Amino acid sequence: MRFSKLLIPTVKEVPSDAQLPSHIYLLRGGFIQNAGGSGLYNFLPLGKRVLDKVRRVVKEELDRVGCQEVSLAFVTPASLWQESGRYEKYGKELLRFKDRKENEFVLGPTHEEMMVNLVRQSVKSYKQLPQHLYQINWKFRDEVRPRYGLMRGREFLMQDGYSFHVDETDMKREFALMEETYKRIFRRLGLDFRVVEADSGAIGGSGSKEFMVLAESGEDTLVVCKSCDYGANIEAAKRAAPAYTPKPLSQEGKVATPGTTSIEAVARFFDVDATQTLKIVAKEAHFEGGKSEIVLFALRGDDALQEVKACNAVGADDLSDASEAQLEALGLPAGYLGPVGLSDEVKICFDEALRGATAMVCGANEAGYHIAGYAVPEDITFVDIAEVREGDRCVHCGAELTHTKGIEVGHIFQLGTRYSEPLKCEFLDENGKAKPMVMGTYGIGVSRLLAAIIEQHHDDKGCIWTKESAPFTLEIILGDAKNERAKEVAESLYEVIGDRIEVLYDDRAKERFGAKMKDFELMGIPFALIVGKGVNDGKVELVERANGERHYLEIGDDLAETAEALLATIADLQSKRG
RNA sequence: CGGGGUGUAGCGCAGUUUGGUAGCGCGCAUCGUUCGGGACGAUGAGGUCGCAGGUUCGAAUCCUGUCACCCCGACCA
Repeated sequence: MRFSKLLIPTVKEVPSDAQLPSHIYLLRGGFIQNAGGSGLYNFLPLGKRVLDKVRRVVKEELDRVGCQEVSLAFVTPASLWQESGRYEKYGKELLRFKDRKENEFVLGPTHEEMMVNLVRQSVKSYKQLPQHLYQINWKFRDEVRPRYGLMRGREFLMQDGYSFHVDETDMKREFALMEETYKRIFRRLGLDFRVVEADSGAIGGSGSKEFMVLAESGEDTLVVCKSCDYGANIEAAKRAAPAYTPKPLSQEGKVATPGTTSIEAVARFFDVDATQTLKIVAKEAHFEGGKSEIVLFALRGDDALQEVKACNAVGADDLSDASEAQLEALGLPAGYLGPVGLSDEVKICFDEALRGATAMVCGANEAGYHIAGYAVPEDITFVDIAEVREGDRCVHCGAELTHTKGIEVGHIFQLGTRYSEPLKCEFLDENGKAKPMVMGTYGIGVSRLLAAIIEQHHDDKGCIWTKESAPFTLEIILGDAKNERAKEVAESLYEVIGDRIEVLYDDRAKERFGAKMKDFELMGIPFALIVGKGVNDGKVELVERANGERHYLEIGDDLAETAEALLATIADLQSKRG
């Protein structure tokens, strides 16, 4: 395509509110444009091309393993969401509205309900299973805080797939297949990523895995093992039981400890390590239906509460800090909370790390007092609610765990019958017995991938698109439009290879060489062919965007031959770089 | 929702303290000179100063309200 005919509004300056390289370069390179509202973007011709490239990779890999593309209604009747119980639960992110007849609708943020509805109407027999249907469509989530351009928009392109099975075993087979398929997709896009264990969140279900593109700017914290391939979102990370070696206490029983309301102060007072203390984190847990209660979480003194884990442990939707007044109402003195002498009304959860701990120091539930020599009871239930720290040990191999940042670009879930049961999505088995289908669900943030690719592939000059994501493979740069010979060569080469590979021909007469090079670097097209001064010596120059390397090609008498040599060189370099 | 910040030309900003003709850079248009790393000169187009109300002879500037956007914390592809 000719640059002179395309709308590619590259700019030197960007709004100062753009922070991340991906946001800055997507705006500057003329890929996207803010649509006038927070988290809403228009895709300009160049951005749309990249989006389509990425989308195609996703579609090809899914189709290859037998998934079927469909397109569901974007506007979803609220009644479906009421049936699944998510209408109440999903909260304000769900955009709700009414039509002219006062019927209620939602703008689909995800489509479990709609897809289940589709399948329950048309699939009745085990003979029709399994089925895997997906779509690549725009989603709207009224995010609390959209940010970072395409990274977290309110409107975003998502691939969402749903599989339906006769039993758990078959669903798990599909789950494993999708894990492999997603890996292929992200590999093809040239991403450095990690598959990690994850929390299932609002979607529900049991096992889930996230695909994380490793990047400093990532919004998620990952726990990864330095030795084996274990990785998990910090919200779901496990660790081996930390070592516990208490030292003898100089005092036992109830001890007056005025002014020691922090773990640090308590440890100093008793001259023990923080590991030998027990701390209580008090939270107000909010449950479905608006109920809430105060819950105490008992952790080892050196650990921190992981709120997502804690939520799951008590089955709450959300946790907030408990106020001192709320604690007092239950007779609990802030700063001296402990696991002893609690009334039956107060719920308490013990973290795994406390299992078998003895000779601990904990609050006495009396202001100004601690208990020394507390032994954690053995007949209680322990739950995993502590945040895994760097330096903790891997549950699989015992090696050291470390933290890293990641961008979530994919998430796969083993749903089970979370939706098929309430929505009565059933089939008849061999015995004519009705059973709920067992489901899996799989999602990729397609528009977010553009941002993730740039986060991993850019330099101080602009984008560096990977082979399969690039809007064009080659840009032909006509150095000086007044140079007749150069123009002739550029035009001819463009004509010859224009339908063999994707070429952007920068034929602009009003821009000079420097500006064209800057635009090339900003747009991040993998190769540029400079047709300029060199033609006088019978040469053109092929530049690689990623490393700046230049390769000189002779212009033969037959430009068709030159074109072939050019294509061969590009193919060669592409295979060399992977 | 809590805390912080910003709204002035398509983009980036100054002007607001101390009320008095709305400015600069980029970009855009025309002409000329340039032409291998974001050229130069000349001329020109483009703004109800986020919105509403108030104070005043007079408001971008002061007051009140309101909206939007951005950044830091609780959610998600």
